[in-house]
Amino acid sequence: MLQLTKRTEYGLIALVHIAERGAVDAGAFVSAREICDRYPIPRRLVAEVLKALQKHAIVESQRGATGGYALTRRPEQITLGQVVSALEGAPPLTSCESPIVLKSGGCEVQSMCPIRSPVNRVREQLWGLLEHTTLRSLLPTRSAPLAIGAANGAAHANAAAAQLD
Amino acid sequence: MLQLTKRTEYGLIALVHIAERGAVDAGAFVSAREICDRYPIPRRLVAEVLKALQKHAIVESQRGATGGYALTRRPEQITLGQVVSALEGAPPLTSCESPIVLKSGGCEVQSMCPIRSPVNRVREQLWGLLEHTTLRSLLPTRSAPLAIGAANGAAHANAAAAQLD
DNA sequence: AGCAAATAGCATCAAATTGGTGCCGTTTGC
DNA sequence: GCAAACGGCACCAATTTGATGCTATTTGCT
Repeated sequence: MLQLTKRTEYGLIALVHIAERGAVDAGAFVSAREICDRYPIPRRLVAEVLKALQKHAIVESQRGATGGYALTRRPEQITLGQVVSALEGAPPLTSCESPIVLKSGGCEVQSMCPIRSPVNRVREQLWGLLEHTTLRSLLPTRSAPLAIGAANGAAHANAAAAQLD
Repeated sequence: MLQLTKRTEYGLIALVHIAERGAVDAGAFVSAREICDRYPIPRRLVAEVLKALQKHAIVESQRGATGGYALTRRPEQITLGQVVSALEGAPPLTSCESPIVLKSGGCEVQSMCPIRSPVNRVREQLWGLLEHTTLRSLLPTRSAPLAIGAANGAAHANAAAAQLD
């Protein structure tokens, strides 16, 4: 289904929460417990998601009693694409590009597949939209407008957003 | 996963094929057999997909010996959104909007969910991209450029494409 | 009339993905 | 040294998805 997984949802909730806490308490580490205390999310899941985000250098973690998670960079430098990629893997959108198919000799339809390259362009468009939508634009307050205009237009929108800091 | 299903892929392959055949042979009905003879797609699947497309009035079918399928309207009037919607159902992207959750009282996180409305905007952006990408732009020859610029810009791109015929 | 081709509708099944959970080890502040 | 919190691993249940079989009905052609 063309749908974000719960993992991604939870990840976004966590990231937004961490970003908000970080805005007031710079340098503070937010614990997974704090997040799942505030939102009805299984603690185990939050931990799993945050672990994945940490491995992809989107958040950094601090162990120990006062430990927790913090963003490795500013919200405007974290894109939805990075988050989705970390939590769901690269988005092959069409199975032509999926690792499984590729390692088994590639898509058999490939040579004559009439939709391969066009759908790939669609995939890149969709992906571009995610890549150019930043975590900052998901924050409730002082939120930047969404990267409207997708792939092409987003280049400017994003560049502009990046210059905000 | 943020990925089109095989059903959708098969559907697009079939639609592109039918569109191409229709371009030369106006009014001809393309059989499912012809499609799965040309592409390594299980015949049963093609039939199932085409049946779904027929129920959503994207293709019309003709039974009997020389029967088959034909587009109900021109390629530039068939959008990726319509195809995906017919084959995968409406795209809730976030579970907040899924029918299951809604009928069971709605998303519990809803009232305090920090990502609900922003992610919904993203969902609409993604969906808008699909809605404004036509089957014509997937055709290999005389292909119109993809609806670049998504939601906002696509309004013009699509209007322009519609005027092609 | 009868045969062959093709869609329509049904149900079923196996595999993959996903959401969710438990347990235990390690680190760190108090 | 104790409690809090992350890190890692394996596991399970539910849903979705890909795929298949069988039969009935329609229609063109001989």
